[in-house]
Amino acid sequence: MPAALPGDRAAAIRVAALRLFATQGYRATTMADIGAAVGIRGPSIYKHVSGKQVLLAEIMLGTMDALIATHAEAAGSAADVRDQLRRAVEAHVRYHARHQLEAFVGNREIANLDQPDRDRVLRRRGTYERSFRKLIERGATEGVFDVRSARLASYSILDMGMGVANWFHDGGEFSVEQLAYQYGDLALRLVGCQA
Amino acid sequence: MPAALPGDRAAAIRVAALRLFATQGYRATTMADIGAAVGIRGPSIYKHVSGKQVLLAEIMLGTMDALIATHAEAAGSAADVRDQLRRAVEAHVRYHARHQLEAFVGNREIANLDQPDRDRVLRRRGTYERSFRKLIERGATEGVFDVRSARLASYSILDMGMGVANWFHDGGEFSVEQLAYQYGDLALRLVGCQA
DNA sequence: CCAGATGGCTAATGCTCATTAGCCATGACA
DNA sequence: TGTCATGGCTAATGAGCATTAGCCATCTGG
Repeated sequence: MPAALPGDRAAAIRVAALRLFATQGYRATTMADIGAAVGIRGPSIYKHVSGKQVLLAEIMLGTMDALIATHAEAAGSAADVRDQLRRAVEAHVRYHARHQLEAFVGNREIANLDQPDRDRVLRRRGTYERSFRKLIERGATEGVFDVRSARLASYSILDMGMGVANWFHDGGEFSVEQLAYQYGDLALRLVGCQA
Repeated sequence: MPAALPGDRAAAIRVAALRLFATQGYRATTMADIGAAVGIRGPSIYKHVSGKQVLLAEIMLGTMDALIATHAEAAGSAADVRDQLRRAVEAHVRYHARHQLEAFVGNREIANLDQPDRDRVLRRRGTYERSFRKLIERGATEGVFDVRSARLASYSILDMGMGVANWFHDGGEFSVEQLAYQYGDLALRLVGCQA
């Protein structure tokens, strides 16, 4: 077999693992399954990746880092708190529509992630949620939003957006951008912001 | 050992299985784990229950039936579409706060449910979502709601409520009833209904 | 042309488990 | 009191599976 691009196989393995973890679940996916998806046998995977658990850890940590990064960028790209919330929601929805599998696995397999990575992921998740809540609290303080509980509002907005990962598919009724925009609207309604 | 109440052990097994499936996942839970939780050995479970898979199937089918039943009752208890939606959302949230474990397992373990039960659960889920969507569409037709997409609104409302199962715990900031009421408000905001 | 690295492979190894078989004590009831 | 059902138990059974060991072909760089 030729060498091909270095890292090529390793990347293919990661992609296959993601797809299989998402469709079958982490524990139901065998190393042989992942190997078959890239045309090799199970044990050969160890020439590229150190084990099944690190495949999961990479997915879950990477997902949280990506979410936090896009949030920071989105919220930093506007001054008005309404725009900040809208852009943050759009980024959240875009991520869940474009990276459905990562989001799916990230939400479902926490119990299968060994420590200390599990706590790492949970901490990042908390950080992410709080950053939305702060935004909502600031909007409320400024009198732009009207919420009874910023925490409930932030949970609601996050959960709505995460749900997108469960049903979205390309070629459906809405494009990713249309979806992001509409969820931005819904979020602003939720926080009582008269558009 | 005395006979105790008939069905007592069987019920305890179901409860333990639910808790363990929720906290560890279906595949990570062994029959020995379930047995230990009720004070017997793994193989003894088979004197009461026919296998691990039926424990899962009962949870998942029962959850969907309960949701559909409470929805029908809630939506049938009012004439005005605003009240119908509010009550349906309240019932949805109440269920997810009071039956967190069922909801958690129901959402996470679909891939581990064997056919034909998996399709049965998915069909009921579709039925449940459509009943919310119809409500929203009717409200929109009557001019009471103002939504760009009834489907997005129904997904959003359902996902918000399902999220409650992930974080709610008794003795927290809100009681189940307070939560149900507030989510009712949020849902009405989402569908553009001026309270 | 050779030496080593790379990345396959098959064959262990050493678990973990659901489920079944077969045994036994107890309690109910004739 | 004897018989039978109930519901425990331990010991298989049989499968699945992550990971490791050890082998070999091919490519690369000298």
